[in-house]
Amino acid sequence: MGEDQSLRHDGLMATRGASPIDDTLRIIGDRWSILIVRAGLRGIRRFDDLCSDLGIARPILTERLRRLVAHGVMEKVPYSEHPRRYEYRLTDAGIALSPVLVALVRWTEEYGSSEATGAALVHAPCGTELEQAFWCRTCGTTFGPHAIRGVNRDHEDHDDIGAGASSDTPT
Amino acid sequence: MGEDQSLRHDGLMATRGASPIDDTLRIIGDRWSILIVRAGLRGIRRFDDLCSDLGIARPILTERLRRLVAHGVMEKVPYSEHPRRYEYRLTDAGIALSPVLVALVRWTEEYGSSEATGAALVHAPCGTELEQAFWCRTCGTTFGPHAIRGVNRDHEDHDDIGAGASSDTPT
DNA sequence: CGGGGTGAGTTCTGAAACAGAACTCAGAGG
DNA sequence: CCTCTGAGTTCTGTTTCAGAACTCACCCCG
Repeated sequence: MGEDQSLRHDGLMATRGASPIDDTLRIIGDRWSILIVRAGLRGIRRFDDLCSDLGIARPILTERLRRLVAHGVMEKVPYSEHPRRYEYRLTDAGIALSPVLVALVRWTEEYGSSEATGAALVHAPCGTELEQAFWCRTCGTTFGPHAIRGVNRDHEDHDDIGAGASSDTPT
Repeated sequence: MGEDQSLRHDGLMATRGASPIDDTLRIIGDRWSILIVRAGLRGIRRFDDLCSDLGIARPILTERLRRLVAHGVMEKVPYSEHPRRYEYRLTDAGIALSPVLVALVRWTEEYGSSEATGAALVHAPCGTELEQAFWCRTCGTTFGPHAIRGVNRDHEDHDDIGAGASSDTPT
């Protein structure tokens, strides 16, 4: 079998290998980076605060921050001149990772070992705990994971994910 | 500063440390687990297929699958009796990870280094590429990450995430 | 009935990532 | 001068990762 006769539109979810998110996982696909982003979303910006809040070892934090900065997820800005001190804050790209985080938190709430947690993140205007949903702009509806299908034009491999029970407006 | 005077309701997004999703990240917080789940969503279920599709080393795949099974994300079911063969398929908990994946894919599309990719996953009924949104059941609206606020009753530390530009019905 | 193929692993390597404690270095601040 | 704070580096080990080769059971083929 040809190994790569079908790499034309790589990047598709349905392509063969790890393609599309593999690079992304190289950036944030370790146990710490996402937690650092989460801390950033919570307003923690200084090295030592991150360090003690997360319980991460300092050399690793250094390295992770460097990587996140290099990939445009965070930026290093000085907050004091005379004792030259820097803090790390999320860029727009970093903030845009919040769906990942929210998805993770919500999964943890539902399937995590310990019965986790009350509210995590809320809708700013009204304070309600938020839900996460998929949205179809054509239909104008939200729906759950069972209504998702992967597309794969390489092999005839696309198949439905769930049992077909598509629940609208996620509970 | 007291180190742990405020651990009462841990599990909150806003608590101090890594609490709520830390356990979850211990399960799927490496570079492979999520890709394995993605492969599962695409219908790949056999050891060797996973192995060659992902380009993962076999011992690691063994270990990852064991862990995912142990935590109820996948299950190992025999598909052949006489040459006793097993395949791995996602449980409901595993399927429920798709929001994480979708979030990751969409982030990659927008901020990933290589201009990645057309459609990734589609709304099964109509075939439209899906979007992801936060949903407020009180307001009945969807919104983007800028309208999220973290809550933290420990310190007065809650703060808004974005510049305040809350965009409804995500573009 | 013996060879080859397949599927699902294990057993070696050696390289990289991780964790933790201790150390540097510069600038306050008393 | 001594000490403290913030932001790191350097030094140890321990775990995890990656890759190639190897096992083991069973089936199919001639």
